[in-house]
Amino acid sequence: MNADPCVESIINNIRRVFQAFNDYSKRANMETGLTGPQLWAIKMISENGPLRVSDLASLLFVRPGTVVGILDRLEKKGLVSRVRSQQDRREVMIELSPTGRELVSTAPGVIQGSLVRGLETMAKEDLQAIDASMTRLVAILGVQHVSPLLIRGHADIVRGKGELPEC
Amino acid sequence: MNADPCVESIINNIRRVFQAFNDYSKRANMETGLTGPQLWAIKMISENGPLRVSDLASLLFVRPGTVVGILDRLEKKGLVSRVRSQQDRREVMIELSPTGRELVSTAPGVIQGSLVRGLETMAKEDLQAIDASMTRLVAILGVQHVSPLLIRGHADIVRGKGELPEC
DNA sequence: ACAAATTAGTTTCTATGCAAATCATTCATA
DNA sequence: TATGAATGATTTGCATAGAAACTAATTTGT
Repeated sequence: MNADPCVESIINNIRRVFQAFNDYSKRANMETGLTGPQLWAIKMISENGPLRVSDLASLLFVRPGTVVGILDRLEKKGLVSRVRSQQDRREVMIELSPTGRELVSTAPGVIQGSLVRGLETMAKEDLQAIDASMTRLVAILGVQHVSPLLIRGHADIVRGKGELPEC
Repeated sequence: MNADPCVESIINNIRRVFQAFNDYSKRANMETGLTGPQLWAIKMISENGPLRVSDLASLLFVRPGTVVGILDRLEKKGLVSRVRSQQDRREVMIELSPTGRELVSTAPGVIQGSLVRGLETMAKEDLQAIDASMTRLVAILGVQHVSPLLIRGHADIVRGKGELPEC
């Protein structure tokens, strides 16, 4: 049915990566009581200062509606806080609470997660090969329509890094 | 925070592939009224004859509990049927209904999905490079504990293809 | 043969994730 | 300026996805 066994293999591998990603999200990082998306969100908020909900969604490559749920749970845990913007009362600025900042400063390795630790054991050229292939894959899949790359954010956001840098 | 920009880039790309996968699942294939996992399940059942629930879970790289939900929805649509095995009454054999077989035979391209069609436009060596990188990634992520690769299935199952073939 | 362990499928609970609809606010334009 | 369009966050409904608990059936150990 599939002429090319490579295609079949790639799709199976994508599903496996899915699975592994979920595993990391559940098992490994449940040590902190936080899921993968929750940890990733905290990391992004920590690095990119106060953020609007939609900007955080862009950074996480998900829709705003998805972020709302994640933020609800993080807020219930007391790790982030929502503040209505004064300039534009439609916007909601997200920032880490003192507890959240403490979590980041005391356990940065946990925030990274074992996925990052696993990747960091690899040789530089292997990482580049993988990244190149993933980038190709993303290009084929045509994901460019998502993630407007956060051009105008809040004042504190330091942009210009770009999302597909020199790697 | 992340020493290696490659690691950051790879993880972002993984999230993007996630997103693209979901997009294909929703948009492109909603033409048939079936989601990506549902289409993939039908394809696997179609190719691997009557299957046990846990065997199908292995092929899809998900847990049995997840497959139950997918099967519930496919059964409600009248595309598959569940039959209790006579030999071992714990097992439930899954097979395509006549309607399901008709769907596969009349619209094989739809079953493939636009993801496969996109990949098939690529050059052979590019596919191999991507597949190699994905395989490396899977190895790092250590997904081997999942998917026992369906060693013993039902009588009709033609095994020996393996899951990571000659590609 | 009978109790204990194992296996297979299901159920329940929680967490993403998306689309579409909704609500409030701001912007644009006539 | 007032009305309509656009924007930002949220809500609702549905579909994965995993963990843990549960049920039924089979296998194993004694």
